Amino acid sequence: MTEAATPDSAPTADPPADPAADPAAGRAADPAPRPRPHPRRGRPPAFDRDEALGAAIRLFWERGYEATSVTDLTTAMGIRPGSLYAAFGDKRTLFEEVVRRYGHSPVGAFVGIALAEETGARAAFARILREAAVIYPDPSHPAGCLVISAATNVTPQDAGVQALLRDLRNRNRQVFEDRLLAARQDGELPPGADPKALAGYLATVIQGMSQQARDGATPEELTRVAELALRAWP
Amino acid sequence: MTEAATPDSAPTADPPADPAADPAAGRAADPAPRPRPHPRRGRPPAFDRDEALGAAIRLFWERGYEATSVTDLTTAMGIRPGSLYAAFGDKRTLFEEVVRRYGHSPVGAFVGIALAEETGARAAFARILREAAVIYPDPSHPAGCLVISAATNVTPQDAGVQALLRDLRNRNRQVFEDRLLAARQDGELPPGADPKALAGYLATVIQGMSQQARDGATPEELTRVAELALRAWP
DNA sequence: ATTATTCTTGAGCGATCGCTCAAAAAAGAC
DNA sequence: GTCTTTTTTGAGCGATCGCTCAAGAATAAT
Repeated sequence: MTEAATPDSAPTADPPADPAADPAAGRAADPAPRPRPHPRRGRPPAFDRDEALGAAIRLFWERGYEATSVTDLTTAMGIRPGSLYAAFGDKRTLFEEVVRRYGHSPVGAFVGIALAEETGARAAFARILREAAVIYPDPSHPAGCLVISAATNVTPQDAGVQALLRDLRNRNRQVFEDRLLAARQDGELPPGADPKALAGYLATVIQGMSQQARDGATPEELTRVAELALRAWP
Repeated sequence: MTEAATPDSAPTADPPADPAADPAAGRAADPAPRPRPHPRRGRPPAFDRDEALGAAIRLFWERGYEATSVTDLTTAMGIRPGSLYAAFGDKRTLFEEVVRRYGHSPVGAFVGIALAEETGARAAFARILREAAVIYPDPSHPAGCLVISAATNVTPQDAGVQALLRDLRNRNRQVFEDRLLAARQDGELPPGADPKALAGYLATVIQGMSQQARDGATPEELTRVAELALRAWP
């Protein structure tokens, strides 16, 4: 779903893959289009780059990668194709930036934040499930998680986009497992607990909740799902 | 995922929507293209309709509705566009027939079969989760459930296809709820149990398992997920 | 003013999309 | 054989796909 706050990985889905994941880093970006302070040459851009990127996020989030055309994007962003390609590169590169920024947004970061702020593993995952139940169906943005649902149906030529999100999801599951392994070593989980299986179970529930939210489930319904899911905790 | 055997609905995903859902019915099909016994006129078809439909199922199952082009279909089916349109109508109609037949296939029907064969609700859902853990990642067919994942990313013009599968999923969730409500009335579930919440939870886990299977989870991993999920049973 | 630099604009590229159709081919009916 | 019916075939329709590019417009530097 989201992105991790402190380390740079989130559970089940998010964009901590690259540097620039945490804002604390000192070395200023050289890959990212750095926002120069004042001195600009030439004609100034006629659109707000962040606003345009936000419009792209919403579109990709709602429809997915291939179902969103460049015409859809330029219309929603209020710019012409030339401006889009000059500012963001091609469609694939724009999508990668969308995924990266989604991971830094509240919806894309809540998992990592919970893992960073909660000391207990049980408290962290309980918070994650309960927050997902409210965040995923929130009508202020498209339902569910972009990392989970934006590249499910793709042609072979866009298999790379599918792999990008799949790797993010699997990396997040690994973050779950690492956290649960540490919890078992700390004695929070019983010695017989299976961190790998529990991580898979939690990732399964979260991904299922994203799907349910997209199918119209309400925060109340998903909250009851979250409470039921937590009963399986060892 | 699948289709229901006895009534005509399955949990979380399947095609029991139309008549022809259960094989027990006596009235022979009038909407379905009936296979006439012997006497045929004109040039005989040069391809096996069932085999061609099977190829279409695999393609839609693997890539989804929009990511599968008519050219992909005709290539895999070994026929030319004209034959496809003559035999199956347009792409949308072909997809509807694919969904219908998927629901009658083993992978698309195991949920309904378990619900029909198991007398106890707990036994039925335990069997469903355990079978899903083995069936979803089975390499003899595309991973996961077609009804869950074949129409996630669609353009607005194909919203109808998305709605078709969403309705199927939600109808299956309702079948779960009905079954659990009956179980509570029979005393199998405690009076305090919440059939609606439990149905949502089970649908969530199943849909999550389909996604996990698509992301590469093994039968062993998914079986452990299923066992963990069953610990939440009231 | 003139020049240099950056961005916007609108036309349009080749490729693919779902789909159609006249003509040819293969069967039974006569 | 000839006629009728059904299917196959291959060309190709209009629309959309992601993307490019020369020309013009708007700014800072000189």
